[in-house]
Amino acid sequence: MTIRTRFAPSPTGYLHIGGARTALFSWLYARKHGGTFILRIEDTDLERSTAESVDAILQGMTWLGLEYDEGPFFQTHRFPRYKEILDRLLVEGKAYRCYCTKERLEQLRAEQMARKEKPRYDGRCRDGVANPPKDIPPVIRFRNPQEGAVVVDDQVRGRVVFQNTELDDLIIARSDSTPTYNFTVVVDDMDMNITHVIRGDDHLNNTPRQLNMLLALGVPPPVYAHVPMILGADGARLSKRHGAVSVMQYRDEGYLPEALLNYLVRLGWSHGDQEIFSIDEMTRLFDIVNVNNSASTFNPDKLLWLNQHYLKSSDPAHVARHLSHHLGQHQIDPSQGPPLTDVVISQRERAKTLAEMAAGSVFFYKEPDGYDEKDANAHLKPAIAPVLADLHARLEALPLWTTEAIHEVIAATATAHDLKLGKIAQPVRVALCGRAVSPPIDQTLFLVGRARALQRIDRALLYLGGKP
RNA sequence: GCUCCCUUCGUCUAGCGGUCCAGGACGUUGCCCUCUCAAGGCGAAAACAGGGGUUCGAGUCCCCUAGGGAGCACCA
Repeated sequence: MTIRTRFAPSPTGYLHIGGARTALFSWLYARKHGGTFILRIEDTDLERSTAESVDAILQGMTWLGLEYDEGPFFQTHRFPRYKEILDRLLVEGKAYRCYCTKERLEQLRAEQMARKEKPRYDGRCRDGVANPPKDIPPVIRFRNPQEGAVVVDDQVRGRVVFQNTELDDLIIARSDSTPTYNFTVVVDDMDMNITHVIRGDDHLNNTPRQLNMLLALGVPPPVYAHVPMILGADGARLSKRHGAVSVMQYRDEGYLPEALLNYLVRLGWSHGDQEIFSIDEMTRLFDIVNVNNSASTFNPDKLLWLNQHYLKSSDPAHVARHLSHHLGQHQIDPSQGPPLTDVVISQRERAKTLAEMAAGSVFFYKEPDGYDEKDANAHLKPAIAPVLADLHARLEALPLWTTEAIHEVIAATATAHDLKLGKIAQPVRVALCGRAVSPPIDQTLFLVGRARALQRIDRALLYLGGKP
């Protein structure tokens, strides 16, 4: 049997962290077993589904590299098929038409709540309606068994038993004849031969209903695995309130997809004490049985740490490609300056995100607009002018513009003026970068380039000359 | 309210009856290194929700309580 898993988001928003992890687990499980990963768009809610959301989800999947083997399938394209099954269920007496009005249903619910009962349909139309009202378009309800129990042998939860008396006859087709979620899921999982349903914990309560429908349809159920939810820092379910929840927002903030993936895979799943997993490793090592069963809280700091880890350890050329995009955000053309891979190497251990790296690298390509006031006051004092002038001359005279040669020149200048290295590096930094933070000063000078460096030192001298 | 699920350091987790006075990671913190910022190295503080059982022995099994989450839609 070949494994077939699916990710089935509803297009009512972007791809968020929770959905991305569910997709990752399903993808990983299929990949690990050489199976098939299917993308299905559950868009039966015509009111809330949008084409923009579909695009956003697809874009998120692509950025993460979670490529699907089949799909995307759209449920709205499968209405004839659902109709077919609906009719079959009706004919077989496994479903029935219900003429109860929304008003009556609401009232029923209110009464049950008042009596502290679980709100549910009372089955008024279950045994047939003598005179079906012509003016009320009926909904179709599934005739759920009234006795016995449904057993869910969940791969992460273990055995969960639901009494059928707790379930009611759910609506499987609305009065406008469109099918509803619990029903379309069942038909699709059946038609698409899904073998493993890996989905959020919030669906555990839907599972017995789906199992009953599968039973009525006479097909063997898939294996279920309900993964725990991801909570926000306040313990509540992750939502827009918690900041960056859209996967694409992480791209914009300068995260590498492999870092996000690594972070997500460790949320709820573990392999001993290992923290770092390449895509290959996670597909090889992942297993649903190692998924734990308690909800986890999203921890931005750890994601940041992982991101820097990948920034530091990935191929600089790979990081450079991503950095290029972020430099573009600063109207920088990376071809007009030092090679991007060199910039990456000099900056990667002092940036946690690509956005940060880009912001800290602008000076390589563009003269700073001005000096940071605090840094200039601290380091660009008149007394340093002669030192800068001397350094300028020595750098200009340097036969070879290399990091090593530059380093020696700075050291020699410092010695000549009886200064510690830092006393000269900081002013030069401010002159070159506009502020007192940059990679090692010799590297910084080297990467900025001789012409630009001398020009910026001149400007600093001018600035100092203007000071009393 | 009812039903279902969950509960180890602040956070992510290891632990699958003895090897646990509970291990790793992020974060916090001390020291070292150092031209800035970092990165790095070596340390430190920090948890089995509470209560009953079962057992020679429980973080590990069972029950109860408390807390948290989810579901109970003509949403998915």
